[in-house]
Amino acid sequence: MGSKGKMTDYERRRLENIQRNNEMLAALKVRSKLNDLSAASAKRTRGEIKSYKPGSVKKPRTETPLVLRRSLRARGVPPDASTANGLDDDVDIEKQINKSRTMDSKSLPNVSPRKQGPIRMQDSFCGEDGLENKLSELAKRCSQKVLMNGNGLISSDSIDIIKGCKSSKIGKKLWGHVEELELKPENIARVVPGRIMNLRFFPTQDMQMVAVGNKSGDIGFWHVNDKDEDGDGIYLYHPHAGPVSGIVIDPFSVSKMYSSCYEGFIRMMDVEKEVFDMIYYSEYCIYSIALSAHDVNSLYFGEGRGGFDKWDVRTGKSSLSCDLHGDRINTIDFNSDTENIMATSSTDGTACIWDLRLMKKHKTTPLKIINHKRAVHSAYFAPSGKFLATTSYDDKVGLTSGANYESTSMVPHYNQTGRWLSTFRGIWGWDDSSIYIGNMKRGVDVISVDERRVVSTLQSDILSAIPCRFDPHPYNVGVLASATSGGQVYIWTQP
DNA sequence: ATTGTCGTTACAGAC
DNA sequence: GTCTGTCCACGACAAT
Repeated sequence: MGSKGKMTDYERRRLENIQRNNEMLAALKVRSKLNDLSAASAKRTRGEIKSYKPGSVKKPRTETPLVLRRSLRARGVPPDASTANGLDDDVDIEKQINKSRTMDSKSLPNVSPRKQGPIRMQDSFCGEDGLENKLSELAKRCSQKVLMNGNGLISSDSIDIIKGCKSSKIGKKLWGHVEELELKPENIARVVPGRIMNLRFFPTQDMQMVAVGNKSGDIGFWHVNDKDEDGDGIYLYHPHAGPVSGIVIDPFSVSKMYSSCYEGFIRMMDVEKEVFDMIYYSEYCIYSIALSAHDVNSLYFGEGRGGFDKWDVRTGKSSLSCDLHGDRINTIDFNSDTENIMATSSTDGTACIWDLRLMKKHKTTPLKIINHKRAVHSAYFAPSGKFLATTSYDDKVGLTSGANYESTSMVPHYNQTGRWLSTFRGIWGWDDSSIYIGNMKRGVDVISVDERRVVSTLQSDILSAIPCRFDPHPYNVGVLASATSGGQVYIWTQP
């Protein structure tokens, strides 16, 4: 820790960023308002679940016979020998996309997401025709208005909680009524078509906005209803050509939302320029992406079969590239308490804890290896950094603790999600007391860290599918978003 | 040692 | 309510 001392500059910068965030949110809020207008004509019956563009949706582009680019790294071919083949792959994919476009051009966005360089947001917008321009114009105007007012700093108490994304207190219980989370009908929406791979709350307190990535390259945004608003507030974009493997948002600057995709792109949504900018392009599949609160100018991501990269966003250059695992890296997470400590989970059956300072191009030794019997789908540090929770296909949730993470205990949990669901990942809530994870019987299991077992299951009559992926709200304790393979998002709240 | 195929599983949409 | 198409996770096993 010890961050209190050097806080002055840091604090100021953060406050500035928070203000900027509020401005952008206000801009997005206008989009939401505008959608209300279109929703009026959509004749949504009362009580029906909110959805992206009911009835008027341009057909999801899932029919595209997209051939995922083959990872040379995944094939064990050294990157050096890859150039020629990689180009061939490119041509093939472009052909595939073009072919399908001529077959049914109306069902596709105006721009092929496989195109390198920025994609204009309006071109990848999947709402009604004519709406996309209005949205942008209004967003800009509103953004300026808020600039003049300059309101909306959040309380210092909240800042404490937010610090470093989720670091907060050292294992202190923030909240003890986990099992009382409830689901309200207005907190349900179908945000994207098809299977959700990833969801993320925008790190803002006043307003709840979720970004959702699905299997077919769509990213949907849902502005969860305020009291004074009754529209759907759902916006669907198509910035990627394959499964969206990760979404991360700079905790200090909401306008920087990065998304990664299996077909090798990392993009950043830039609301000012109204584009999904291309940050990085790879020959390999990108399976995971992460940001460290200690260094928001670096993107960390898992590439191909076990590859790991650190990318400097400002210089646009790789600052580290190495092989950490024998198979795809499913998650990357940082210890919010101890800088430079990172955890990865991999399909090779292990989760590893690393010291970034000891990373080398060849043969980096992990500080700790947690062994599972099957693929490990996630490895996340507790808010305090004292525990690591690993979730594996071997039907175990591992809890690793100790000064040097020397002891691991395995909590049984059924994780056979099969082919149609996104794999389960046990996530931490707002303190070190519990872990949330999907349950095949349409619920959310709560694992008590103290008791090392499932102590309760959140259930609801209006939860009509299995929640696979989760995100706890980074500011609002007790607000938990869950996502299903049918494109729905359910937001649990405290009564 | 690598590549291919198949079985498993849940959900939406069409009837 | 029932049936069908989905189809990029993974492991087991067969085929190269």
